[in-house]
Formats: sequence, C-alpha cells, structure tokens
Amino acid sequence: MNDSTNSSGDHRLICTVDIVLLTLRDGQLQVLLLKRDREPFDGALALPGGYVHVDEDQGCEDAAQRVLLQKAGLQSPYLEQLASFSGPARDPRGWSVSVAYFALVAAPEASQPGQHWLPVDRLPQLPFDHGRIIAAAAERVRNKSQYSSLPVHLCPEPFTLPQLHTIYQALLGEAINPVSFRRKMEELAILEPVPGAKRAQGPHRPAQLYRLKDEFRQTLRLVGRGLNV
Amino acid sequence: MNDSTNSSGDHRLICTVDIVLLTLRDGQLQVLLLKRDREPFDGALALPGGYVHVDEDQGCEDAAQRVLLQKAGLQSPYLEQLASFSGPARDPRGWSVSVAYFALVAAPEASQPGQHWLPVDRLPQLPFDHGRIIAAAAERVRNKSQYSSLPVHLCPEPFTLPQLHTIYQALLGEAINPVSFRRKMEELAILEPVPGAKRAQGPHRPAQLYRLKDEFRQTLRLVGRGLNV
DNA sequence: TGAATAGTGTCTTTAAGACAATATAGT
DNA sequence: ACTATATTGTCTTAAAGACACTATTCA
Repeated sequence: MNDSTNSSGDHRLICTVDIVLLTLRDGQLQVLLLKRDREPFDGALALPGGYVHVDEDQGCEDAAQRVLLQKAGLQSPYLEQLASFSGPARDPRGWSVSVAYFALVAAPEASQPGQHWLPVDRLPQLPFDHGRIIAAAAERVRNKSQYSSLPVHLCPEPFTLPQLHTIYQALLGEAINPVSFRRKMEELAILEPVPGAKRAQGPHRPAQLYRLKDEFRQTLRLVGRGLNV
Repeated sequence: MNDSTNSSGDHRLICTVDIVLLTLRDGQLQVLLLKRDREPFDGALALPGGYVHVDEDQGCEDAAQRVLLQKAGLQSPYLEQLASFSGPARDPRGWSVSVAYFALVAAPEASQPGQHWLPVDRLPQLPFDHGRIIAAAAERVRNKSQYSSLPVHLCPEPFTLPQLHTIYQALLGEAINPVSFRRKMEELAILEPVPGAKRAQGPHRPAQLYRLKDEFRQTLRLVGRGLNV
C-alpha cells in the first residue's frame, strides 16, 4: 500500500456500490432495475446503486444496505459482495470503482411501481457496465447453487421441499432427482420443519413446511465432497 | 448508481490495491510481505500494494499487475480478485477502499532481499487490515483447492503427479488417496505430459513430468459433482 | 373411492477408498 | 538382484439415480 510514484491517493476517483437484487419469477432468475432519475443515463433502466458516503458508511456493505433500503425498501435480505468493477470508461463521469453486491429475495407478490424485474438472460443494453455486473452475479448464483444452500434465500418462507426443489431445478436448468434432493437437504441440516402442513393446488397430500434455521440467515452451508479425494 | 443526497462522488476517498502473493514453502501456505518505506506504518511489514493510478491503469487489475511487477518482479502469475475491503478506520489516512487480489506462484528458489515470506497461519500483527485480507485469501485458496485446479499454480513447472499430490495435501491438510487423485487429474484434463521423465531423490522409478495446458493458465477447472443431485 | 402429489424403501449404478500387483531407475 | 517410489488393476464401500410403493388430502 506504499507507492513509489504518488504520495496522495486523491485522483478524483468515483466510488459507488451497485446492487444486483435477484429473485426467481416464472422459473427465471430476474434482476431488479430502476429508472435513473439523473445524469448520466437519466431515464435509463439500471441497477440500484449510489455513491459511498464516507461521512456515514462504515464500509461499502453499509452503503449497499443503505441503497437496498432506500431504493428497494428491503431491510436485510441475503447480501454478499460480488466483486469490484473499475476503469476509466465504465462511467462517463470519470475513472470509477464500483463495489458490486448481490442480494437474494423471494419473488415479491406484486411489482412495486417503478420497479422493473427483468430476466437476467434477456436484458436490453444497460448503462455503465451493468450488463457485465449482472452476468457475473447470475453466474455466481448459479454456480453456488450447485454446491450450497444459497437458493434457499430465493424461496418465500415457510416453504415445502417440493417448492425448494423446483427452485433448485430452475437455477440449475436441469432435473434433480427428488430422492437425492431430500437426502441432501436432510444432510445439510439447515432447515427445520414448522408445525403446520400445507397443500399445493390440487386435491392431494399436503407437504411439510420448513423454514431456514436462524443461524443460516447470512451463512451458507456447503455440500460435501469437493475434490472427493 | 444515481444518488438521492449527493451529486458528486468526490469525498476524498482513498483507493488502493493490495496483493496477497501466496506460495507453498515447507509444506505451509506463505505470504509475501514487504517492509514499508513510507508513512503510515513506515518500516512495518505489509502486503505489497499501492494507489490506483487513474491516469495510467485501465482498471484495478492493471494496478495489481503493476504492483506485482514493481514490487515483486513478477510478470503474470495466476491472479484473481479476492474482495474489496473498505471503511473509515482501516487506513489512518482516511476512508479507504482496497481492492484486494491474490496471486499464486511456485516457491521461489531463494528469497530476494527485502522479501519476507511468512506462513499465513502464524502472522504477527499487521498494519491496516492486512491480517484480515490475508485470512480471506488463505480461506479462498484452501476452499477452492477442494474442488478446482487452483493448486496447480503453486507448483513449479514441469512437475510430477506425486509433487502435485503433496501440494494438494498440504493445502487441504489431510491425506488424499493417490489413486483417486490420479483419476481426478486425468478427468480434469488440464495437464499434458512432457516428453521427459524425472526421478525424485532416491533410486527408484522416475515420475512422468507434466505441465499445465496453456488454455488453463488463467482459467480454473472445477471438479464435477456439486450438489450431486 | 379416485386422482394427484408427498414422502419412503430399496435396488442399481457410479465414483471414491483400499490395497495388491507391476514397472523402472539407481545402486 | 534389491530398494524405493511410480503407476496400474481391481475389489470394497459409499453415495447418487431410478423406480416402485405407501401416505394423505380433496373431490
């Protein structure tokens, strides 16, 4: 962190946070985009984001939580740092660093006015490098879905195992053996049954409801057998 | 990236990159620390790092490469963004963001003067939040070692399978079945044998030498079977 | 009672672990 | 030939996939 050619870090560099808020609707991974209300790209759909407030935020994650609350009205969903994106060209205002986060929520009942949920795989051109940021977030979520409990955060609680099963399948894009799926969830031991039971649509046996154990709200659980050696 | 209370991002925020350069020596994961030659923490051992140069760097990764070359004389080792660390207190000069990277190299023959390699698990107090950054890097490397080809970058090329086997074991801290290990490496298909053969120490059958296929210099290969469902 | 989905039991298949057998260089 | 490690073959064990069977609700 010492430096051989500069004695000051003040180069008028812009620092922001951007939030990729994801949910699963209609079997698709969708991202929340908001209409920008100022330059640059005034009026365009873009990720919720904002400047880091050095007089207020204790870190970029604080800024992310603040943005999430102010712009999407969300209190504390699952939030994880994604990566930072930087360079002279990504923001017309100048050399910028954006610390990107992704957050997961259960599909909202109804879209609030001004909130646009778009499928991550069919996005229009977006301002800044938001397309790239969203692609990175989607890749991360799909990747982690292969070996972790991450998708639980996309499911409205309480939920049934068949519901969760469907979500995993949508994320991974392939059928998952239901028996193995149950075995794995059992083994992960992150869910606890809630007393009641619930029926789906038709006339048939209702499924047991589960909720995420509190200790796993912000922690992921990884499934075993990595290199398997 | 619009903002409801600020119209400028200029809050005299400091932006740096820090590099966690890791290697495996004496069976331990070790990190390169350099003696700082200026304030703050002049004279203390710390991660190589430096300001982002907005007039020169095309992104933080450029800055990281530049620091790596200037401070450790390294051209292009395996380099991956780790995470960003930020806040008002981590740097006495003010509110700062450090985009941290980690790099992997084969153990250097001899330590260059001024270069200090220390085991990541037995570090003294370090300036800034470098202790935390190193811990995060070590955790990431060990984690990825469970299910990827990452450790290949800690091995001097060309190398034998038994050598690589030893490295994986050191990283994972447990014995790995040699037969399964070979099967997995075969299956990953990232290595290619080089014509020659090599002997270890004693009088015995020499092992085949391998090198990393060029297309995997910056790309990792993941081992199959995530959720396994 | 019949339809439909939830949940369980269990057999089959696949991949990992153990271990024995063979290969090969140097002495 | 003998030693020591490399490499392969193959049997055992564990976990995933397939599939049939039971459970439970509503119509």
